[in-house]
Amino acid sequence: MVKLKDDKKITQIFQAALKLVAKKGLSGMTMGDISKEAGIATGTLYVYFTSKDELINALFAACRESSVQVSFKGYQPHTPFKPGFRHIWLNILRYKLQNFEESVFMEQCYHSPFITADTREKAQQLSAPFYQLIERGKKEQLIKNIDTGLLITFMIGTMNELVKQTHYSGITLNRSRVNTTFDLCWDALKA
Amino acid sequence: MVKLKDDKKITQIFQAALKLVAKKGLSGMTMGDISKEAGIATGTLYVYFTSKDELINALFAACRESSVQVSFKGYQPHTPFKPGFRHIWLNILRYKLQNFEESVFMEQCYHSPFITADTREKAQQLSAPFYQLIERGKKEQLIKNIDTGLLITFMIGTMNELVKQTHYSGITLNRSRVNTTFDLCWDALKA
Amino acid sequence: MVKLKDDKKITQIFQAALKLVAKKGLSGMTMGDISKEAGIATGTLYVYFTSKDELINALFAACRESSVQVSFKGYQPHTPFKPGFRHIWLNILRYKLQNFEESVFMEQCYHSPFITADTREKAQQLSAPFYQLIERGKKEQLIKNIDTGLLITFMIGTMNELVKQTHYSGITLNRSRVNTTFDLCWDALKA
Amino acid sequence: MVKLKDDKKITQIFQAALKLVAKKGLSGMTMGDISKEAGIATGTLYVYFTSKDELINALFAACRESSVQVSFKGYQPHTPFKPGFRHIWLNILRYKLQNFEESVFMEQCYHSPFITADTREKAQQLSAPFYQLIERGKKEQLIKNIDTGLLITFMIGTMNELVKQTHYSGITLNRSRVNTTFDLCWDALKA
DNA sequence: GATGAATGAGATTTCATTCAT
DNA sequence: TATGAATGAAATCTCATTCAT
Repeated sequence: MVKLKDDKKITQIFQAALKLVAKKGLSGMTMGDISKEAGIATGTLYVYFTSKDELINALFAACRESSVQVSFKGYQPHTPFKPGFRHIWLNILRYKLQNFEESVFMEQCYHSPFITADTREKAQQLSAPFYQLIERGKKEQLIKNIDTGLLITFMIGTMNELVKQTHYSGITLNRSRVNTTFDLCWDALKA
Repeated sequence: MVKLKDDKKITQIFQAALKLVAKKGLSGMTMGDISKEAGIATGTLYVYFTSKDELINALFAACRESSVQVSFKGYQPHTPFKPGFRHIWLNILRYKLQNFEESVFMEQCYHSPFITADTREKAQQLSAPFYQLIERGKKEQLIKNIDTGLLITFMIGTMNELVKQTHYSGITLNRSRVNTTFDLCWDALKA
Repeated sequence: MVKLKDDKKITQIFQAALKLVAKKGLSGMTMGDISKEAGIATGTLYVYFTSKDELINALFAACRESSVQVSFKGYQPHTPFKPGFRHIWLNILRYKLQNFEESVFMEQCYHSPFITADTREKAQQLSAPFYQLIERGKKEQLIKNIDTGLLITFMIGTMNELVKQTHYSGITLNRSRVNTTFDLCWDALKA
Repeated sequence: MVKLKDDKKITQIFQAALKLVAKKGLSGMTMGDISKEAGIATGTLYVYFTSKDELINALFAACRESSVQVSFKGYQPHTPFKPGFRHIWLNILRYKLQNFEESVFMEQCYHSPFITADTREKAQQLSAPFYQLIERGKKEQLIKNIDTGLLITFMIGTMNELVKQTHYSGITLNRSRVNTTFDLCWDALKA
C-alpha cells in the first residue's frame, strides 16, 4: 500500500490560505506562507495544485459550494415562505459569521485576475436554489416583483455588509439584534 | 526655475491605477503596469509617491474624499428628510455608476494590508455627515431605531451591490428601475 | 523469496530515457519524465540507479558497448581490407540509423557534466578495435598515413552527420545512395 | 539623456553563457550563473531577454550568424574554385578553433527543446551561400554529383569533428597538419 | 521491490525601488 | 523632474531524492 493524496491535507492548505488572506490580503499571501502555515513543504503544495492560480480557484469553488450547501440545511420546502426564508437567512448569517475569513477571501477574489471565467461560471450556477427561492416568494406575492438577480445580489450583499459590520464592531449578535437585522432585510424585499 | 510636481500627472497615475485594479485586481497591479498605463517612466512614479503603499493610500483617500463630496452636492439641509435622503442616495448611485473602477478599488482595499490604520481612520471620519443624516432620520422617526453604524454600512453596502449588479448585468438603469431600487433601500431603513 | 532486480525494467528505463532525450534534449529530461515514460514509479528508478547521474552514465556505457559490439558483427579479419572496412562501415551506418535516439543521446552527453571521467575513459577503451582496423589499413598503405585518432574521429563524425542528415531529410537510403555515401568516406580516408 | 540598453552588455551575457555551457553543459547553466559570470544582477538578464529560452535562442542565432559571416570573409567569387573553397574552409576551421565554446553550445542546442522551429528555420536560411558554393563546384565538375545538402552536412560535420579532436587532443595545428586535414575533406568531396 | 506523496534546495522569474544620466 | 536600465530580495515553481506504506 502506498501513501495516497490526502484530502485532509487539502483542507489544511485551504485553512492556511484563508487565514493568510484575512491577515495579509490576497496580494500578500505567498505560496511560502501557505505551506508554512499549513505545516508542509512548499513543494507539497504543487502535489495538490499545479499553480497558485489553481489553488485559489479551487478554494474559491470550495467556499462557494460549502456556503451554498450550508444555506439550505434543514430547509423544508413545504414550510410557509417567510419562516423558510428566515431559516435560510439565518443559516447564511451564521455561516458567514463563523467563517468570516471565507467572506474576506471571496470578496478579494471577486476582481482578482486569479478567478477564471470558468470558475466564475460554476459559482454562478450554484445560485440556482436561491433563484428558485426568490421566485417562489414572488409567486406568493410576498416578495417585490423585481428582477430576481437584483434581489439576490441585494440579499447576499446586505448580509455581507452586516457580517462585516458585526465582525469589526466587535458586537455579538444576540437574538434581538439578529431579529432586527433580519427585519431590515425582509422589509427591503417584501412586497 | 524647475517645473513643479504636476497635478495632472497625479491624476494620470490615479486613473491608470484604477483602470488596472478593475482589470487585474489590487494584487495583480504592479508599479510597472501603472507607469506604462499612465504613459510615464517607472522612476517618475517615485517622484510623486515614495512607495507603492503611499500611492495606494493616497488614491484611497482621494476616492473616499471625492465620493463623500459628491454625495452631498446640492443637498439642502432644510428639505424634508425623505426627499433629502433620496437626493443624496441618487448622488451616490450616480457617482458609483460613473466611477465604477473606484468602487472596485475601494472594495479591494478593504481587507488589504496596504491601507494603513491612519488612512482607515481618516476615511471613517469622512462618514460624519452620513451619521448626522441618519441620526436626523431617526430623530424624525422615519428611520428604524437601530445602531447608526449598522444602518450606514447597510445603506452603502446595498448600493455597492446594486451598482455591481447593474454594471455586470449590463442593464441600464432607467428612471423606473432607479425608483424601484430606491424603494428597496428605503423600505429596509424606514421605521 | 524476493523478486530480483529486473533486467527488463532496466531496458524499459533506458528506452524511456532515449526517447526523451531525442524529444527534449538531455537538459530537458527529468527523472519524473523517465518514470512516466517507462510506466513505473519515480521511486522505482532509484531501485535500479542510485542517481540521475548514474542512470545517464550507465546508459551511455550501454549504448557505447552495444554500438561497438554491433560494428564488428560478421567481420572476418582475414577478408581483404576494403571489403572488411566496408562491412564494418555498413554495420555502423545501419545501427545508427536504426537507433537514432542513441546517436542523439551520445552527442548530447559529449559535453555534458553528467559523464564522468571514468565513463569517458571506458568508452575510449572500447575504440581499440577501430584503432587496430585503421592501423591495418595504414600498414597495407590503403589508408592515409595520418594520426589514427584523427582518422577515427573523422570516420565516426562523418557517419554521425550522414545519419543526422538522412534522418532529418526523410530520405530513405537505397543501395546506390549508400554506395555513394560510402565512397565519400572512403575517398577521404584512402591513401 | 537616459541610460540606454547596452549592446556591450548583450555581448557580456553571451560570452558568459558560452563559457558556462562549455564548462557545465547546457543543462548545468543557470540564469544565476550567467549573471554572476557576466558581472550583472540576475534581474538585469531579464531586461535584455524575456526568458532563458529567449536568451538561448538569441545566442544561437548570433553564433550562427557570426559563423557564417566569417566564413566568406575575403572570399573572391572569381578565384578558381578549389583555392576559393580552401579559403572558406580555412576561415571556418580558424573560426571554430578560436571559438570552440560556440561549437559546443551549438551542438548542445541542436536537440534541446530550447531552440524553436523559427530559430532553426532562420539558421537554415543562412546556409544559402554554402549551397551556392557547392553548386558551383558541382557545375565545374570538381565536386561529386551528390545531393548538395548531404555534401554540406558532411563538410561541416567533419570540420566539427576535426575541431573537437584537435581541441581535446591538445595538438596544435601546424601548417602541414592543416593541409593534411584539408586534403582529407577535399578528397571526400572532389569528383 | 514498488509506489507515489513529501521534501526542500535551487532554478526561473517578478517587481518595488534605486540611480546614473 | 523625468527617464528607464539596473538591482536584488523575494516570489513562483521544478525536480532529484527520500521515505512511509
